[in-house]
Amino acid sequence: MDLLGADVAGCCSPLTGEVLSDAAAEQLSRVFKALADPTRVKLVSLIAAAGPDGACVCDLVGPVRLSQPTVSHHMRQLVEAGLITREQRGKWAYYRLVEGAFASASRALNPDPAT
Amino acid sequence: MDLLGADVAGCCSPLTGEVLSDAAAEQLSRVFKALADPTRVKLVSLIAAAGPDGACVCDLVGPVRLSQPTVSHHMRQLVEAGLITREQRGKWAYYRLVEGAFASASRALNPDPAT
DNA sequence: GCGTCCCATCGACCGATGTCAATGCGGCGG
DNA sequence: CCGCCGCATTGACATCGGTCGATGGGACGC
Repeated sequence: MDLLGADVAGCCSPLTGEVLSDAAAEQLSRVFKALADPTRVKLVSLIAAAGPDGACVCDLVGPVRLSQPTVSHHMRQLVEAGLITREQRGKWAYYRLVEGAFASASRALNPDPAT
Repeated sequence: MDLLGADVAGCCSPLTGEVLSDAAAEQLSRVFKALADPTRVKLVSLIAAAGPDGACVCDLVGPVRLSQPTVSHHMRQLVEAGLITREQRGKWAYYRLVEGAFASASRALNPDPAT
């Protein structure tokens, strides 16, 4: 679906600097909402650690100590937020990070790291 | 209370790089949860735009189009997440951003912007 | 074709959360 | 001292969100 991916990548409205429009605020909150659960944060961390080949659900269920449907539910949230991508390969589903999305979110929080 | 402020500031575990501990994941998710609501995102933006002198609740109720108790509730969330500070001056309450908290969260999302 | 494996979806449960009206409370002006 | 003003707290309500067991459905091996 990737409802947000493109917009997030193109999102240049930093949290600080000037007042956000309602739409921009909603957009940003969607990304943060996807990261507002410790399980999803850990899932993202696990996927990042899995390297460029991605990680399958079977690699994630163990570490987070939750049922497979629950993990699948969280993955869906992350995909819909545009933070990760899903690729079906054979009977496995591989998930990878969308680097640009994290970079955009990072910039929204701190547009000028040099300061 | 500032339950998180210090920890967030000292938090150096990036989301990417290596697998987060359960505690680190929970810590990070707390910050993101505070920003997981469009109203709070806009409130942060408004406070940032108010400059170093801070903003009082009366300046925020109008723009977000919500009741005063609701705004007060959201401010509490943000303060407890360590993202803003509250200072009572006379009969007004002034809120200011905690720059370090945003910088830390930003770094957690994208530890190496140069790449 | 049949059984197995990996994963998504569904339905249900229940605690967490956003919202408001009503109220409380300290500071300040008259 | 009394009343207004700015803000927090409370109580109630509806909705959202995380979790699970059960089920479905495609891919692979035999």
